[in-house]
Amino acid sequence: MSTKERKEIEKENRRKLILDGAEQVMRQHGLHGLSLELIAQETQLAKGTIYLYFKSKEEILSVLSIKARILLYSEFQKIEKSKDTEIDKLKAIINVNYQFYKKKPLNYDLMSLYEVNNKLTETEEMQQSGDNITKLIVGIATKAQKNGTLNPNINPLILSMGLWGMSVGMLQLIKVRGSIMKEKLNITEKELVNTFIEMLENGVRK
Amino acid sequence: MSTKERKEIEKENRRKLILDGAEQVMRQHGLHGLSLELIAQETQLAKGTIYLYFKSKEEILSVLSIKARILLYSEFQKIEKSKDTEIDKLKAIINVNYQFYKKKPLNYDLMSLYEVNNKLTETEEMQQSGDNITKLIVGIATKAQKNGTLNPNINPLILSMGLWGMSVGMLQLIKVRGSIMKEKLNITEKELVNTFIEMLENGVRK
Amino acid sequence: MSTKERKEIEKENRRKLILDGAEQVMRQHGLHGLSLELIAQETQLAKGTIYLYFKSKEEILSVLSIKARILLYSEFQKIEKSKDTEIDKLKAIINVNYQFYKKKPLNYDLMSLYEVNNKLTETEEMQQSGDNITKLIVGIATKAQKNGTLNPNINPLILSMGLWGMSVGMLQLIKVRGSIMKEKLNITEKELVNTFIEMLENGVRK
Amino acid sequence: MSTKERKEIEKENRRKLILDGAEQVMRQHGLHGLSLELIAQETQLAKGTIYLYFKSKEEILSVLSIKARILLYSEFQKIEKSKDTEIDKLKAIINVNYQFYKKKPLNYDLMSLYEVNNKLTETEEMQQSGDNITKLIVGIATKAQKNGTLNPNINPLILSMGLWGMSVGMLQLIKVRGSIMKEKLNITEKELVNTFIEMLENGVRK
DNA sequence: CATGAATGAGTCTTCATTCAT
DNA sequence: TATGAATGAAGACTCATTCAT
Repeated sequence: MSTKERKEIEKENRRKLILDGAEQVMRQHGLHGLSLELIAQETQLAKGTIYLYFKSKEEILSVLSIKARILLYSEFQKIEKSKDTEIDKLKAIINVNYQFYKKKPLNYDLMSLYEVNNKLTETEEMQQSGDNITKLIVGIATKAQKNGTLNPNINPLILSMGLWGMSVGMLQLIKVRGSIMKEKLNITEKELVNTFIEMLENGVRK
Repeated sequence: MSTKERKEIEKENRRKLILDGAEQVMRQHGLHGLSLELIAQETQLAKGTIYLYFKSKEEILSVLSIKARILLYSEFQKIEKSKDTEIDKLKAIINVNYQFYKKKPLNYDLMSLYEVNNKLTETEEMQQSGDNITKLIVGIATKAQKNGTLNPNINPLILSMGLWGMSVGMLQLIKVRGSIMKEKLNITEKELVNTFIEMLENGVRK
Repeated sequence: MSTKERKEIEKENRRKLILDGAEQVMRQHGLHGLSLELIAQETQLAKGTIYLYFKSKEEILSVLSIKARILLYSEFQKIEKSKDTEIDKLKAIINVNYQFYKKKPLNYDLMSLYEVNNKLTETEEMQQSGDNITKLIVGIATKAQKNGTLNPNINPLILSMGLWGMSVGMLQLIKVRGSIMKEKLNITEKELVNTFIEMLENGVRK
Repeated sequence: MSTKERKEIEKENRRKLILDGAEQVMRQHGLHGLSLELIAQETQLAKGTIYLYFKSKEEILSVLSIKARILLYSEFQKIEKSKDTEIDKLKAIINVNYQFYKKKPLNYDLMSLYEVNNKLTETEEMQQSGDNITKLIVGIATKAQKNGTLNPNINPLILSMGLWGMSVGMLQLIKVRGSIMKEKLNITEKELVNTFIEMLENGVRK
């Protein structure tokens, strides 16, 4: 029994090793530069060994993208549990999303990848991880409407989806135009994020 | 001189032929299904010939993504020239962006592709095409502030970038979650877009 | 000594277990679908363990093909011991061969496999198992000649080999063209076998 | 036009080069030892080049097996056109089959391969090439019955299939046991073939 | 004895790019 | 200019066999 458990842990460690290797490769070669050859090199494992832990390259990507979502979700949960007002929580979501992108750009890209790449068949688990985030935001919005702090005319579901979509768009913008904005337009990312949050606040408050 | 011009035109025609072929291939085989083999088939040209007009597959993609931006830009110009109020123009931008995505999904994807794919080195021209859109929105926003219809505290530059980013995010959301929203959550795309526009209006109006 | 014997038996049991597992795998995945991975799964043994009992995958196949021969041989022995006339025994051989193929297609294929696959080096034992069958038929033929029921001009050795070869060919035909013969040509397997036996009878009788 | 034709010929030559290379590889490494790597080496072509002429390894095998059949078929046609009696023609078929096997063992194996290997999807063309041989034999048999030289009770279709099957079986026997027969049993292949033909003759003659 | 994780050579196939004609 | 045959590196994946525990 104990042996079995140890084996299980060992296996999980190997999986983590491979996943970490894959992330490292992506950090160096970009999302599309991921290859089993490189993962093998990075992890010092044989190519065949990797297939003992993941049945395909696709599975590796899939797991990484779920991991990324879960990571972000856990950040959002911290917000939910905080003592802020609901409106502030909604604002925080945008901010946390931004922070996540700044600190873990690869994870952020992985989340997007799976949304864009239609080859990645969406598993139940992946759906789940996406839905959880939606539910969390809807919960906050609903409370805010009960509080009377949020415009009651806005469907909380739509709000949460809109919020999420806006957030994604903003980050894509920063990602692509971030450096130019700073250099040519003299706009800092922070300014952009804050204005964005402010706009949203005005837009949704009662 | 005249001969030179004719040659130039001839060359431009060939380039267009190839670009059209590439788009056609993508329409049938998806963005990632694009290959020189297929472009050659579609255009009835030899593979080698294509390399006389474009130095790589990457260049073709790059040009197509610029074209897509320019196309969208021209749609935005129509808005600018209309007789609507400035606020309505800003709202129209979101709408037009949505319409563009619905009518020309390939063009829309091409725009995103270059933003996501880090292999596509961004040319000066591509920058330009992005900047034009920004300038156009900034122009509208500035007028609106002079009109007194737009909140004067918002930097027009930031507003325009935010507007753009939000728009992109919303569409990405619709693209990825559109069918689920309809089926499971009973939210139509139209509803989402309208709520979105409304939120924005509340958020930016004076 | 007794311990040694027990060990020997134990070892033989394991070998049988593995062989049975391999056959089972082949029944499910086809001859070429056999892999050590699957044998291990089927037998609940570790892959390494299998190598304690067989030095290679090839050996497993080789033994299985011998087993198949021996099985068929035992069927032939039943004929030999029956009270039929010698001519009827010869005819029965063809029939039994056919029955064997119908009832144990895998065994039949295994016999062929080793004949076609030149990677399988033929062991002394495999030779032996083939020779036994020949000897048996020769015995019957010789008796028949003494009886005066078989054409004395035919070398019994050649007859037996010819008989065997014909039988094999006929079955290969049925295997490959069986369904087509039924559907397109309206010939049943039974008809073919019977005509075949009849032809042979006419051909060899005195 | 002339250019097009030359191209066509050139292409056919390349295909032939590859097919010949594949046969050569098989001669050295066995049927199952065929790999694109080796074909490339043998033909001095790049691996990719081979795919310009055949869409898969399977296609190469398929074409080779058809070629083998056609080759044998053309031998049979020579018999048909000869001035022998019909019975002699039937006997000749067995002999020619034997000669074919002796002179072109690889071709012979290729014919069998496609019959055994269920991965090779049987194309219309492959069926055809098999059917032609059947038809040819049936034609001879039917004539022989009209002549009154062949037993009228035997269905010509069954006869031809039986003849073919027997022939195959005999050759398989020679292939596997040929050398042993010579060494241990003192039976030459020729003797076996002749006895076989004789047996058949007695069996089918009126 | 038994295990099963690890190996890595080997498989087929694709495709952007080049270059002789 | 135009061609398209040829290239060959790169890709994902398989599997018989070994060996440390």
